[in-house]
Amino acid sequence: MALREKNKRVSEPSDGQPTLKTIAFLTGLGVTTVSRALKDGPEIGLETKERVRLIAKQIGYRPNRAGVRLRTGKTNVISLVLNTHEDTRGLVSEMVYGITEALKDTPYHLVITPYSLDDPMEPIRYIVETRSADGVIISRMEAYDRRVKYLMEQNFPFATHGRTDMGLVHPWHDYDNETYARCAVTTLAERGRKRIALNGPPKNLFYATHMRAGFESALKKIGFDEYLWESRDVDSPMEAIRQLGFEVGSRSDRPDGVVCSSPLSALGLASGFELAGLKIGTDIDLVTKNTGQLLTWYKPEILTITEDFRAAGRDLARAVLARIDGADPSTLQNLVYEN
Amino acid sequence: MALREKNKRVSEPSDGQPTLKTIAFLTGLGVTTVSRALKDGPEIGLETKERVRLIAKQIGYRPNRAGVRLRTGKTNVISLVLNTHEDTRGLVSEMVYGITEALKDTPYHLVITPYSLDDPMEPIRYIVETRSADGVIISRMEAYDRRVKYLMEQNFPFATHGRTDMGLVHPWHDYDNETYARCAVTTLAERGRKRIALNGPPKNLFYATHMRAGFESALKKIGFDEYLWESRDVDSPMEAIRQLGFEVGSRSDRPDGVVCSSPLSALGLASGFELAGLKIGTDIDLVTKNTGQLLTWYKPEILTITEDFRAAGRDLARAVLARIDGADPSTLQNLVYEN
DNA sequence: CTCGAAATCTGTATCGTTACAGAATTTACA
DNA sequence: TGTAAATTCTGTAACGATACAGATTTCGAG
Repeated sequence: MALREKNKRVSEPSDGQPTLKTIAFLTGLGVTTVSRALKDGPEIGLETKERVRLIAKQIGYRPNRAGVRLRTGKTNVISLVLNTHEDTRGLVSEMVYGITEALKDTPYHLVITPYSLDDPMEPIRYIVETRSADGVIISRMEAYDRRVKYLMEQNFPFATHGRTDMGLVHPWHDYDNETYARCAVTTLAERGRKRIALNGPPKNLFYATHMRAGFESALKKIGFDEYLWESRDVDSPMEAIRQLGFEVGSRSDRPDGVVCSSPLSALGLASGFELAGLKIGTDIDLVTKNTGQLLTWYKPEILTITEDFRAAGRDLARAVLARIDGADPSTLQNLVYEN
Repeated sequence: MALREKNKRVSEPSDGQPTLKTIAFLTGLGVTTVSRALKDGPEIGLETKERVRLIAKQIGYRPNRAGVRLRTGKTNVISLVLNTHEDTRGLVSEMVYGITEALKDTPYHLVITPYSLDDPMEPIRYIVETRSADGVIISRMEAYDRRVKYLMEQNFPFATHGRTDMGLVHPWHDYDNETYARCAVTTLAERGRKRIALNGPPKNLFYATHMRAGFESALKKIGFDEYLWESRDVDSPMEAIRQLGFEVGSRSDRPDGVVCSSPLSALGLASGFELAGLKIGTDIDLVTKNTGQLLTWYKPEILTITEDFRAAGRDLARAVLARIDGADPSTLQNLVYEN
């Protein structure tokens, strides 16, 4: 009772969103006390804490993000850094949804930060320099990736979709492309295919190496030692991939089985093969990663192995959050292969 | 010169990101003056402005978002409110990319705010109450949409992907589904199809009405007055749509032409029709909207009309920004149909 | 009954920015 | 030359939160 009299500085708050001041006024406590009570600080009495929490809930108090951010530097933002040129056909949506799922029931917001392939470092530098996020998620990893080097140097929390070859320990999530390629080859071999080719990812991306390794090891194991390595990659325009399919399909020494690295390239190749008069599933088999059920429904002749981008998003977001909370990065590395 | 001596309050700034204080120290001006100079205020001398701008550029000054936000309430954030359950297969990515394109070279960031279909109002209320964005973009519009009512009442800047039937003037961008359906019917009729059916969007979404209107008017115009209206909508699971295709395709009075409202539903139906022994392009024709070139490559038998989601994103973002700047909402309504 | 430690609370300063009111200087004109 | 007006700059306070250093009360030990 006496407290309320004493507390002269906390005046009647104006309307609008309630602040700490509002609660301080209603409880007769100091603003500092309220702040600490809400974050369960050790110096606050139990009874007081409960009173503050009750009122806070009643009036629907939500901490002002700008206030927190200005004072503490904590943004409560996770940034997903995306290349807006790549034609991902839904992979990105699924990943975004996965991230938002992991961010649900946390104070974190998801910000999309775009970049052009011309300068992948630009958005990273911007985020780190202006501290506009507490952590970032990046993709399209290269064997030697400048972004990773920079983020490590700056000690800025991040997680990568895919790995690098730099020997640096940081959080990542990766699809096991080596196992994928091995299984794909095995599947084709079991169907009697003898001349198996690989349509690899862009060579600058490190997972191209994994996929090739899996491809080669599987070929060796089953006794095939000849194969085609096609230089056209997944990111080429559809027309180019189709053209490739037509050319390769027209050769006398054409492959009778192809391991693809994306649904789109599989589609393009299939289209080209058909143009060359081949029948998918009879003259030639294709295996590809599938992100939805699109291919399954549409062209069951193309064999598919599932890659779950929503789960990847969830995992990446969880990893960044854990890293922000100081978790050991070596525990935040996840290589997945669902089948 | 005398100024630099007089200005005692502005002390040597610490390292880290430069602030107004840094510039004030370097120029010998007051913090207020620097602030106003940078925003080209009327009370600042030309020479001073140029000096401030030069230094600001040299040291790479960037306004602290939290500071601005706390003081002015301006967040420099646009929120895209998304339902994470819908299976959009890339539509969302394209739209996101479009938005980021429009936001490039502005101080705005894009935040993704998810919601579940259980409670579409929840994220809207959150954003408005906490002022966590300067404007929002929403989609999946219904004829009577509570979100629009609320946002209008709160006078909160927003733009909608799709229209409502509430007679309220606000910014929107919509694909002309009426024209689409009309053209689709015409195309089918020109190919000699007589029994034309519509596989409509979910009935609760207002554009289902537009599509049906276009469908009916085109049928009347060309003298057909019988048609099928299938109740299964685009958002049904693929399996259900496929099943529908199988059932409908097996009837003796089956349609010989179908207007679809999404590439996915077209795919499902086509699969079902084929299951029923029909040959697409011969026994039956399908027309659908296409968001990429996926269908074009893959199943040229399905006729497609393009809907550009990236352009929609660009347009919506531009509309919100204009609305934030006080533009007349009646000038920010855009009905598009590219063909 | 006194003293110090523990428990619990408080005010002040600060983060970076801008609104506001006012101060200093220059210019214009009688 | 004197004075009002325009021009150009200034400091202070505030947005909402938290770190920090202190203030007050309670309580046990001597």
